[in-house]
Amino acid sequence: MRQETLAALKDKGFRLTKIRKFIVEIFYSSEAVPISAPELRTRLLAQNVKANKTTVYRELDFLSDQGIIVEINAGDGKKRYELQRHGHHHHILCLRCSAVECVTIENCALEDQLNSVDLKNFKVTGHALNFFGLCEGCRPYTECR
Amino acid sequence: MRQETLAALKDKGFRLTKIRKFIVEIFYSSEAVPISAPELRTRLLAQNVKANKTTVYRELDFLSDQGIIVEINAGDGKKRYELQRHGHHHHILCLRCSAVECVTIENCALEDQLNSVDLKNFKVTGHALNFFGLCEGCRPYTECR
DNA sequence: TTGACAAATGCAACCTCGTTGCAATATAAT
DNA sequence: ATTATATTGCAACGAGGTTGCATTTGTCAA
Repeated sequence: MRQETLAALKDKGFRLTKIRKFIVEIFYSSEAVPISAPELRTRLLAQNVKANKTTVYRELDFLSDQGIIVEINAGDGKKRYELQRHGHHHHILCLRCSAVECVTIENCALEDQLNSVDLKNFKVTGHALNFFGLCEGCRPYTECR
Repeated sequence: MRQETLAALKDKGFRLTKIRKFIVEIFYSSEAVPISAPELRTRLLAQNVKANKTTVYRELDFLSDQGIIVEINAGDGKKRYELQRHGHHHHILCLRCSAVECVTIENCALEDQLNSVDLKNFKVTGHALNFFGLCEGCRPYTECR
């Protein structure tokens, strides 16, 4: 999969730079866990890949434009991204450690009911359903930090 | 209502300062429209009340601690607040002008189904359902700005 | 009415996340 | 190897938000 993605980019005339290849690899190896720009930078550094923050933000924009990743909103203020190929799902945010994971709700009735309806004179074009709670590691704690 | 709220604060030993009284008044007169810290500051200025941004943030924290307002998440990165007495509802965000309003969904099945269930080993304590779209004024436009 | 004490405020400095313009570098086709 | 331009790094900036500390200001009791 990664290879096809990279090959497709090359076909379109874009370059397969070291940073770009690492970033694509990171997204493919982080299936159910969306990644923020700062996190991505940290992950690159962990692999000894130094990338300026500007570059990271631009690469996220680029991969979004190319339809490879999509921006998701997990309910805290931070933008996160995940591979575009995910099916419809939602996200859950740990209120203590800010970990985010993808979750799928069986029989999520919402989708059919709510798209493209009128609410308060708004033309509704989409929605997001986010869950909040405590992840496995943070369950013992009551307080957020 | 505003008067009871203020009296209750005074009873607890807190002071009824000019800024605090104006802020409480603003929240009471902005029923269905959540307010962000910068917006609140602007509204104060519009009434010739100068408040340092630190003060505004601290007052929002204070009123949250006192259970008078609650922080809501409208799906963009910004924290907004609204009076706590609102019943259960959701929020809709205009993708063009960032206006936010409260909306109530009839027969919102979500609540009963989803609170306090286990998802991905998370202890789920809450959720947020946000809608995105174009408000009345922005309907004519397709592009976000 | 006036102190006095603590609550509230302002200020400056700082942080994170994110963006922009421009110069320097590196990919990839020739 | 050369070249065009895609990509990167750097510096500077901006919004939103936080912190420590000194100053001001409600409030209450004398």
